[in-house]
Amino acid sequence: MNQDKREDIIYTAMELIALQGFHSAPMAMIAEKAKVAVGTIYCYFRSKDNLIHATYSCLEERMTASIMEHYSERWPIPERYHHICRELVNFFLLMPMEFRFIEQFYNSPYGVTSRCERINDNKDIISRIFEEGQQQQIIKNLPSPVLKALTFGPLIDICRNHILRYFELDVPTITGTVEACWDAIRL
Amino acid sequence: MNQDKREDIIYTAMELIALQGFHSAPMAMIAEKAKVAVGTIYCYFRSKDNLIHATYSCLEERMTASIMEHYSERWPIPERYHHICRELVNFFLLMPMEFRFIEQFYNSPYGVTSRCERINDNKDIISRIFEEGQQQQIIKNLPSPVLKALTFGPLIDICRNHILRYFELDVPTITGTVEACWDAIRL
Amino acid sequence: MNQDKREDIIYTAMELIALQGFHSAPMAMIAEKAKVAVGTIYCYFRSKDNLIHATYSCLEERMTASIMEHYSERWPIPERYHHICRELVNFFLLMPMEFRFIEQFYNSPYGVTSRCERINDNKDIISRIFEEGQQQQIIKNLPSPVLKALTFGPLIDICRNHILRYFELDVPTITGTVEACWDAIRL
Amino acid sequence: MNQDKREDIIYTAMELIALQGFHSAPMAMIAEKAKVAVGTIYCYFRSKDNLIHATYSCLEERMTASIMEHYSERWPIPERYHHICRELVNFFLLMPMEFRFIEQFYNSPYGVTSRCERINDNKDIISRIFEEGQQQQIIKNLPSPVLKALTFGPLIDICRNHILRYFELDVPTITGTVEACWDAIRL
DNA sequence: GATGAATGAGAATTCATTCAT
DNA sequence: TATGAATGAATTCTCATTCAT
Repeated sequence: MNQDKREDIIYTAMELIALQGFHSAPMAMIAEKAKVAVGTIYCYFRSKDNLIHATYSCLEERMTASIMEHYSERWPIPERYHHICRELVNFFLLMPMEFRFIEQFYNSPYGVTSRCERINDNKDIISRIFEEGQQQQIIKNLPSPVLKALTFGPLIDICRNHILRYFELDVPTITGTVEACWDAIRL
Repeated sequence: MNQDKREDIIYTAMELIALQGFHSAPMAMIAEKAKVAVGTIYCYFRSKDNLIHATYSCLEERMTASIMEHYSERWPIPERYHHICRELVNFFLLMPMEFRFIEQFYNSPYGVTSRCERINDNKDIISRIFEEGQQQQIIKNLPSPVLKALTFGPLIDICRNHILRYFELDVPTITGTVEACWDAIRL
Repeated sequence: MNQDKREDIIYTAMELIALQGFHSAPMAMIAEKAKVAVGTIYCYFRSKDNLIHATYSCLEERMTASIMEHYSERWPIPERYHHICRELVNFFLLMPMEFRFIEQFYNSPYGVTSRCERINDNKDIISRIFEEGQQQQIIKNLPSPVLKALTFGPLIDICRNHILRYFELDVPTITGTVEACWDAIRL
Repeated sequence: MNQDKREDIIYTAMELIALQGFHSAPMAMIAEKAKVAVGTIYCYFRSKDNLIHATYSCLEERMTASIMEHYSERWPIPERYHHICRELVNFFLLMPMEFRFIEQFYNSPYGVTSRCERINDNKDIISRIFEEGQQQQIIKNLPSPVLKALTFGPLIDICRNHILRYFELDVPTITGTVEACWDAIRL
């Protein structure tokens, strides 16, 4: 098993799906762009579904790693919140293909489970921020999924608008948006 | 041409696509569920694309009508904002299929244009609320698309969570979320 | 039964088939262009096949009538031959749609029988010319179908070239071609 | 890619179309007769159109090769002309399916371009015969397309009559017809 | 007679997956 | 392991014909 080849396939699949959508990214095209034979993909992945899920897992890891870099749990709540928000937006703006893949993934039968898990996971970093913030009476006493909605809803929206060229983002606007998200959740 | 039959087809298409997605809602299945022949659909709609766009237009109209009922431009800004937000959530919670169709539509090649138009349209009611609010120095001086993101991002998120059964909404939570959205955009 | 309506339908069918071919001239389109309902066509013609055959018969009659006008069996053979040839070309050049319909008709399953009958019919005027010419030892002793081929083969070819704009015909060229056809069959 | 399989498909398509026409030769039937899966045809040809054009090209090549075998430009004009004519008729009588395919092809939207090119091509062998013959004052001073019509018009007509069993050809009749064609074009 | 909405069999094409090499 | 030709079910769309009004 050649790890590089596996990653080539994943990267190609991600890019193709990001740009064309699942049903316009046939296995034959992924194979061609990844410079392997169709059959080879099936050596590494059981099925197209499996390839897609593997692609998502891979992205999720990289996204988390990127956001958590330089992050410290010892910082005060607002600083931690702002850091996560800014890094999330930065990651997506630097990785537009990854963003578009994740969007497609979540809004498809494939992503239903993953999305649900993410929303209800209350051991992730953002959930811990909310919990501590509520204990310190800095953050509103709303359920974690709602606080996530108030945070990621707008952030993902503005990333999408920028990436799909609906609207041009600049740094002050990003800062303003993150600030507004904080206003939404803080007491 | 029978308007009822046309609406039957639209309704069936909407429901089927809402539940299964575009590519798992073949014309043959739509026809069967709507109790017409495949060819009949093509008497009313040029193509599957056309049917999908017509379905979206139909929903959009009904959604706007529903939200604008009992609305008055003479109310103060915060009241108008809260009304729109609450009615939007109400509409979606009462019409989960409609919600899921619109989600699929926007997150697909079909909806790109409609979505872009909606985001940059600054003559719609919500844009007027933002504009007046900014003149009255009640609302933050952020671009309209960002204010829309801060409003609809979280609202649509919690509706999705509820409808896809990721998370159970109740009235106080909805009220709290709308309040939080207002906190996000107000000065 | 309205004869005018019947002819409207035939004329529209002829024109549409001439320009688009049989399989791009659906009954619905013929009906629309002829300003009648689809069902109405079926009041006058049993089926599409029947309509097509009726259209051909109608054209054949008109073509024969046009060619035989001012024709006299008392003229000498060469004059009769030249007259028929010139009038045939004239008819087709004045009636390009009719020409194109007949071409399509003959080169399709519809026309097989009609074509065969025409070729083996030895009671038509041209066959009589050949027969008399052979008796007078002016015309080669070849079978009638071959003499027909030597006459109509080139004439129809040049009409087709002109009508499909492959090549521009002028009067001297037509005269030259008819003369050459006569050279082909004369002794 | 298997050349034999490609040729099997072409041959089957040619035969089926020759006998039934384009619209009665569905891909599924071609596949079945060629003993391959429908999808396999699409491994070798982009579309039905593409298959049809490929079939025509293949036939054209074989026809030219067959006619040009044993041909020499050093022969005198009449001998060259007679050779081409006789070989053309021989080819078609030996290859009736090929003849019927070409007929269908030319008399259809597919063949319009090919036909026009063939008629106006003046670098092919027959055009060179005409040109030299005119210089030597053996052949009438008519445009090349007309001389082609006077030659191929009758020859194709008699082949068609024979192949479609309208009329039975024999060797003296063929010879007589070729002779008559020469009489048509010679001075 | 006239209408035209409704029908559904049939056509071209796509694409995930398999399997012999 | 890697290959890529072959597969065929599934999909969209067309169109001659019918039949209730």
